[in-house]
Formats: sequence, structure tokens, C-alpha cells
Amino acid sequence: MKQLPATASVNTQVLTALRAAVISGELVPGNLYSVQVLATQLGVSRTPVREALIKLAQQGMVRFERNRGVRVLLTSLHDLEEVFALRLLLEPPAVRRAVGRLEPAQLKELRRTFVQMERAAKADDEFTMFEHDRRFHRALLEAAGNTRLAAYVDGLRDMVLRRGVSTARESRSLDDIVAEHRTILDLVEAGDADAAAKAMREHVQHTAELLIAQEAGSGPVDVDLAWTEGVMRTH
Amino acid sequence: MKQLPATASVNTQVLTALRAAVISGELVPGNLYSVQVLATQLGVSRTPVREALIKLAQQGMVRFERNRGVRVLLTSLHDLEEVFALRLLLEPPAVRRAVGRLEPAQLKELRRTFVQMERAAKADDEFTMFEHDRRFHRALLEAAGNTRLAAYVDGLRDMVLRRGVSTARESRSLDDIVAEHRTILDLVEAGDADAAAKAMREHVQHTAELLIAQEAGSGPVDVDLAWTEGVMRTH
DNA sequence: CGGTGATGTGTCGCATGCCACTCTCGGAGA
DNA sequence: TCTCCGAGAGTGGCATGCGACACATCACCG
Repeated sequence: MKQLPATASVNTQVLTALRAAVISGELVPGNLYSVQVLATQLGVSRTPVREALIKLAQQGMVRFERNRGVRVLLTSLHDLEEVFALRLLLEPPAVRRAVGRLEPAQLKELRRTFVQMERAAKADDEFTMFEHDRRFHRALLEAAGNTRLAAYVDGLRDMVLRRGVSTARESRSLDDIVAEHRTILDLVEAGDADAAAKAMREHVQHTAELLIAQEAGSGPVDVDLAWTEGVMRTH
Repeated sequence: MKQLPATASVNTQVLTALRAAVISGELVPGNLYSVQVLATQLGVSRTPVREALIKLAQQGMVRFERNRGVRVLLTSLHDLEEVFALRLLLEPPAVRRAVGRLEPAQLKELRRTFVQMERAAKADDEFTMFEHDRRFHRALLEAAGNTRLAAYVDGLRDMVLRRGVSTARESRSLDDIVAEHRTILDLVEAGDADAAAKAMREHVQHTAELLIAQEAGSGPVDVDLAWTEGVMRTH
């Protein structure tokens, strides 16, 4: 675990470091860790470490076990299913609403983020690419005007990242991911809300299928995300 | 603030007590409170109080202000809009999925909860009614098989409760609320997934409109929740 | 040899100490 | 009377003290 940078509040730094450690797999899912040891490694006291872990626990990344330690939770197939069901329910409608609400400056910023993502993909810089991927989604969701939605989805991504970061390349190239984002971006810029939402749905669903198939291995895939598709007609 | 019961972990007790205090309005939105004082009132040390407040802060109910105290956040019109947009996006699809997945025993339990809600309404016991209301929604959402969704929506309700608990009666009677739930329950029992989902959407939307109108007072109501309506047809 | 109980180590949960910072309030000076 | 400033009280953030409990180890007994 790397040492902390010098700036900013200790609590925030610790939270960032621990989250990164979990995502990167440095803190192995299923294993128990002691607050004391983590604090020593980070060069701080137990308090901020414990507080950061409480936040991660609320997010579902770890779990405290009394007098035993804190366990990094592993994401089961069912966890993936839950996360992607939520993303499918939230992201497409949010994108639909974001179209037309995006200021020109935001649109430009969005494209800038996309270009950076594209560049990272070309450079085979997986980590940087996922950073921009995240910013892309976040910017789009925030434009929908619902900060809670944006923040929640952003948190959900953490649960998937530690699956995706190390293994996505095996199943699909970074270029494919970029292409899906390009489609979304183009439709957003064209102002076609429904098509953009549909593209987002397909993108998320595609990601879900690949991750779930990979996680399930050769076993039977018992996953149903179809119910997340909007079919209501109230008028 | 009432003294703590004797049982269970201190942290949990404190969390429950603080959440109840915020919802009941005992801790006034907009005001600053000191961890030390809260701890003394609850008869515990600062640590569990601080940890509970951290959880409430993550949920958006309070905010820490360094060297000043912890502020109970007030829910603005926009907050209500955000919360109900999320509920409209999540609850109807979840209900649609819950139908047909509910075991007979769960169905029976759901009806039992409804009957208790009805009884509390008859007795004009507002608080108990909202307790059962919450359990009703929670049971339905959990039946959809997505624990994260259920937990998240449950958390969202806290943001609204401290508006609704004291004021709902001014705008609509408890019986009306019960009637909407009866509609949902009947459709769920009849196995009509789409209709149940539609009923849930209308229930949530109705609640949103009343709370938002009441919050806005006579001022202009600039709220748009229509975008949460599912209109996708991907095939 | 197998089972069992004591003991030691490590852990969290909770209490407390300490520090830098913010805000208040009163008094001195114009 | 008004302004300014400084001392004091109060706060959250972080560090640390302490006790009860979980688990592993190992000696001892059947």
C-alpha cells in the first residue's frame, strides 16, 4: 500500500487510498485485515482508517467482523446482477434527460473526456481509460440534474471495477468500449434523447453480459436483466 | 432525546436514536449540533455518536462542518424532486419483477403488513402507519431479489419522512394512502405485474405531487418527474 | 494417541486526551 | 458611539488508552 500524499484531509486521503487498494485487488476479497495494521501502513492512526472503512462498509465493499477484523467482500454473480440491474434502471433514463439539458460548455467537456478516453485506449493505458470512462458517465448523469443518482451510480461502479479493471481486456478490446461511448456521445450531441438512452442501455447491458459470462465461467448463467427494460405506458 | 434501551450494540442504538431524532424533527434541520452534547444526552462517548453521524452524513441527512458542529440538512424542493425521481425509476420496475416471485408465505406476510397499516390508519396512529408503510414497500422491493435496490430506496424514504410524517395529514387522509396500497396489493395478489407496477408508479407520483406542492407553498412549482416514465422499446 | 481446557495474542468497540481552528464577546481606543 | 482586536470557550479531527471477546496454541489429562 503506497504512502499518502501530503495534502488534503487525512480522512479523505485514507478513504481514497483504501478504495484504490480494494479496487486494485491489493486488499484481497475474502481476506481479513486489521485496522491497526492498515493504519500503520498508511502512516496514520486507527481513527481515520476506521472511519473510512465505515464508509466503504456502507457502500458494501467491506464488512466489520467484531474482534476479528474487517473483511473485503467478494462480489458474487448475484452482486453483479444487482449492480447492473440498478445501472440499467437508472442510466438510460438519466441520459435521456441529460440530452437537451447539457450546456454547450458541458458538451464540449464531455467530448474532451471522450477524446482522453480514446487516447488512453490507443496507448493501451487501461487504468487511465477507466478513469475517463467513469468521468464520462458521471458527467452525463450529473447533467440530468440528479446529484443523488449520479453519486449512487458512481458508487456502484466501484463494485464492478475490481472485476473489470483486470479482466475486461480478455473479453473485449478497449477500442470496442470506446466505440460504444462514441455512439452515445454522437447521439447526445445530435440531440436524439431516445436513441442516446437506448445506446446507453445497450452499452451497460453489453458490459454486464461480458462481465457476468466471464464470472460465471463455463457454469450455467442464471441471470435475468430483462425486467429492467422500461415497458410502462401510463397514458 | 430519549435515553437508550439497554440491549444491542451501542453504535446501532445511537444510529437508530439519531435517525429518529432527525426524522421527528427533534434535531431541527438547518441547526448545528455538537457531537459532545449529543453524546452526553445519549449517555455514551463521542466515538459511537460520531460514527453514527458519519453514516447519516453519507446518506445526506447531516453534514460535518469542521470546528463548527454537525448540521442537520434541510430538504429543499430539489431534494424532494431527486428522491422521487429515483423512487419512480426504481420502485415500479421492482414491483413488476416482484410479482410472480413472491412466495405464498411472503404474500401472506405482505397482506398482514397491509392489514396492520390499515388498522393503524383507522386508529389515527400516524407513526405506526408509516412504519408499516415502510415495511410494505421494503417487503415488495426485497421480493424483486435486489437487496441493494431495496436498501437504497429504504434510505431515500428517510429524506422524505421528516417532511411527510408531520404534514401528510393536512393534504390527504391516511385512508387515501391505505387505499393506494390496497390497489397495489390486490394487483400483486392477482399476479398482474404491469398493472401493479403502474399502480406503484401512480402511488409514488401522487405522494410526490402532494409533498412537492405543499413544500412549494403558493410559489411556482418547477418540478419535472415525467422523464422517469419508461418509454424504451428496444425491440 | 485423542480430546480438552488454560493461556496468550490479536482484534474491534468504546472512551478519552490533545490540538488547531472558528466564533463570540467584551473592552480599549478613536 | 462605533470599530477593532484579542482572549476565551467550544468544536471537529486525529491519536491513543482500555476492556471484552475470538481464536490459536499448547500443555495436560483420559
